[in-house]
Amino acid sequence: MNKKEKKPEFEKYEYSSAAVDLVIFSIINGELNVLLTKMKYKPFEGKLALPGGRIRVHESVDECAKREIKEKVGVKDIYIEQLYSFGDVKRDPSVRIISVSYLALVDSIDNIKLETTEKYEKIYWTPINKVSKLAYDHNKILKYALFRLKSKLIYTNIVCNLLPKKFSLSEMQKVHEIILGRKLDKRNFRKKVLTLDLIKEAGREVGVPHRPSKLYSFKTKKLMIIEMF
Amino acid sequence: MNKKEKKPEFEKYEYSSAAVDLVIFSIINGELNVLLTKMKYKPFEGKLALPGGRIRVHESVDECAKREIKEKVGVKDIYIEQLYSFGDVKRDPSVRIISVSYLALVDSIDNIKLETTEKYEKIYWTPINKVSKLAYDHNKILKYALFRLKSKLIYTNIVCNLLPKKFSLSEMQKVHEIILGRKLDKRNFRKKVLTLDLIKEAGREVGVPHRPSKLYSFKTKKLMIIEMF
DNA sequence: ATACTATGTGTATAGACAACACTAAGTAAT
DNA sequence: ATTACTTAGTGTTGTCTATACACATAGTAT
Repeated sequence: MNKKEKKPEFEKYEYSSAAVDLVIFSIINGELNVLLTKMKYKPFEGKLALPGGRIRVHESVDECAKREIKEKVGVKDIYIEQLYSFGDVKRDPSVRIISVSYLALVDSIDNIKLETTEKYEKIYWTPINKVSKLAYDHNKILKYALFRLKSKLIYTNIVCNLLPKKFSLSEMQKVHEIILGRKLDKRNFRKKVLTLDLIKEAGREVGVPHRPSKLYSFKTKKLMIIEMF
Repeated sequence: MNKKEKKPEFEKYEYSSAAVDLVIFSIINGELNVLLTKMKYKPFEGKLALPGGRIRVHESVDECAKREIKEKVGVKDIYIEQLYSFGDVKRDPSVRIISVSYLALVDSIDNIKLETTEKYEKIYWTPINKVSKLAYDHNKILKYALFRLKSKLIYTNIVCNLLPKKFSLSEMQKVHEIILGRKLDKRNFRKKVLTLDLIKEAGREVGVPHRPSKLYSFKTKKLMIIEMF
């Protein structure tokens, strides 16, 4: 089965290639953070960018995204979701490359050691509202990722990927407030969350200098479509 | 500025290429139809598939989708929206290629003449529920497109792209019912649509053997996020 | 014992959604 | 002109959901 013979138009034009870019979020010190890299090479030498890399011929797009995450943050089994493909001709000034972007969520940065690679000089967490001009079209990608995260926070249980195994309702509410950027009513929040029947009790907080909160855990971390806030 | 010099990892692996696949819907004779092509070449010779083609190096992904639509149905300025990128390694058995899928909507097939191209033997509209096994992973793509269309029907004004310039509320309701696959209550439908303030009156129907309906048109065809049904 | 701090709880109001059946306005046939 | 036929067009009620809002509780620290 010869390609040229079967699909004669294939050699008429020059075609484009694809890469994956990752928007990895985590809540750190009460702020939403995104993982950024400092680039080593031109045309964006010294600039900040989302981590990413080209899709190899033997791996699926999803596998590529997972491999990149493994390489950068050393963990697997974190939440990951494809966002959108950005394909402007000049988005990378040096080569024609289409970016398939992914959203990933990390619940805690405790077990994570950031790895630089040959391509990147440094890699670090940056609070969302301190992100300035990024390389390529990465501001656009980040903006879209944030939009998606906000949306899904409202109509799914995606927040479970940003919380530790056991958490209080106050913690959960705080994550919502950080991402949505607005205060929520405590009583209404609790009422809603409890009627959704997604979480179960998991003991009590200890050693805090105030009334200890009940702890909860998610019954499942599988993504569910549910009206939230 | 030499690529090899700046991005040394580029030549270590073999990389993948990208194409666009189109899910073009239209309502024909009270049914939702999708545009399918019969393929000329192996490995899917004679099989039905979604129309599509590889992304050229000088065009953006969106431009590629628009070009493909222009080539196949001869119209531009129709609704088009990127869906998802499908990137399994073996989705095309003959080459490694990532598919960026698009949803497109055609309001009327009157001004459309379908064009075959070198790659396709035939191209025709097929009612959604008569679609059987397609080439590649195109059943998956079609299923996702249908899901997206149903979702957006509920929370946006996307239906305006499936209706003629002037339409009655009954016609509009029928389009909703066809796509959602269930009956809607006439009074509730009208109440909701009219309170949304998206449409304006545009005369009356003439020459029908029953009470003529009021006609309406959309104030704007720009996509708006709005709770519908 | 008192101060401090975050937890935890109920009610009332307004708006949205769902269920439901009959009259109105035109054409066609007699 | 009357009648039959066909689709258009119209309101009300009950239920559920979202929102707004304030005070008592259970711990630790002094």
